[in-house]
Amino acid sequence: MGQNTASNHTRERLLEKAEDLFAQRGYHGVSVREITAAAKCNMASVNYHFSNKKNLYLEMFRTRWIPREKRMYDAFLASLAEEKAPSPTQIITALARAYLKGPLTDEEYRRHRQLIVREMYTPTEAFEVAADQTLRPLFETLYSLLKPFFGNGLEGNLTFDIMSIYGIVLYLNYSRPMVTRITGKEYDDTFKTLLIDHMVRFSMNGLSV
Amino acid sequence: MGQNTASNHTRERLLEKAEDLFAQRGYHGVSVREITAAAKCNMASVNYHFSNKKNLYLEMFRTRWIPREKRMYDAFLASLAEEKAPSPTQIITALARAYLKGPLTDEEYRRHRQLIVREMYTPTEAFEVAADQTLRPLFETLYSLLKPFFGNGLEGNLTFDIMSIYGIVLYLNYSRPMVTRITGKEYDDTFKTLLIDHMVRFSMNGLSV
DNA sequence: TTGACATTCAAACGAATGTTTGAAACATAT
DNA sequence: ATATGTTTCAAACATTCGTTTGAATGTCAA
Repeated sequence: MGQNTASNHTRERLLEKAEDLFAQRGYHGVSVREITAAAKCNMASVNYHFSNKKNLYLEMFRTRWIPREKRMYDAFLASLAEEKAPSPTQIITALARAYLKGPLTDEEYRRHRQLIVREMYTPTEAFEVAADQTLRPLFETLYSLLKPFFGNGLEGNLTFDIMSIYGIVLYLNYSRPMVTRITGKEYDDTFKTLLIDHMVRFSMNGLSV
Repeated sequence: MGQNTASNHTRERLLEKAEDLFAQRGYHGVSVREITAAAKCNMASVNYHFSNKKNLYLEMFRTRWIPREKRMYDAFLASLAEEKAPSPTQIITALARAYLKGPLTDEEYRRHRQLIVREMYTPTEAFEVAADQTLRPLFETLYSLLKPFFGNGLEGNLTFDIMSIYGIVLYLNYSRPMVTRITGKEYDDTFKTLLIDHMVRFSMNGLSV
């Protein structure tokens, strides 16, 4: 019933194109006609496979965004497991590697962050799922990892520090149009590498250790 | 022709409500009917005063967002003029005061940052105006102010530093839903003050001076 | 091949969108 | 008071939206 063995290609194409378009222009900025046109299938396919547009969006978040975020989280843990007692520098570096230079393509990273930032600004049901299943666990892991390096009475700062670090990661995204317009330079690979190095340094120096 | 002496109240109410709604849910997320209902006027008023919806959005950006950003920029310059040779700490503090504790209400700050972040993610004509008239001048001012404190060969970092600092200011906004969901705490005044202090410290430590 | 089910499709549906219309209400100067 | 120009309004406009329909096509076991 629904997705059988073969030829659920349409369903997958819909999820793929929906993610791309939703990330670029948001839920209200994209029509079902656009999505189905991009997926080269009939308009009714959305309602057949996902019953409605809203559920297509949620299903995309559940089956694509969440697993991808978990992959990065696992990559972060794996990278960290190589050290017995990781220092704050090693922790931040592992985080930056996993979330900026991890197993995804640049295009996937861009989509991934655009989707969650949109959710942060206008939260829907998807944000609750994302926060509970991926964001909170990551924050709690970082908190317990970094807490030993904080003196008493500084734990309060740690929450802000972690959130700001995550904020800088997200910031890599919306810096793109600003970079080209403010500095006049192009947002190329060299620029991106510099930006990542900067992020690690900026985060490390910002910690209240 | 258009706005005469008295009773352009409708026009102002439209701009006011349009800004509020556009900031909350974005251009496509708000209908003309909603805006005119909030402004307690007829639907045709939008087309009478602004010819169409898109132009209402642009006019709101031109007549409300840009002047407000310029007010903050002027407050920053005025606060800085009190010092003869401001240190990096004084520069960042002046920036934080002007852009976080300046002449606007909390509600105005929220709207203001939401609008520009939306533009950064899905730029329209409004972003070009904002970047050219306000963002770039601010960046250039910060750059020339901070440059003397940077050693040779570090000027490249300075661009990233400034952009990250501005990013943290913007981050105050989308941290709100995350704060309440990740930490469980409320986003009250105490929390906001802590967040601002953190931002100054975080930015200062992050500079490559 | 037949029959039962899954999937795709063109077409149409009702509701919502931005916009236009033309008359009514208001303002102001002569 | 009248005339002129401005602003508001209810109603309708054309278009687009998400969704539904019912027939056509594809799939595959019996």
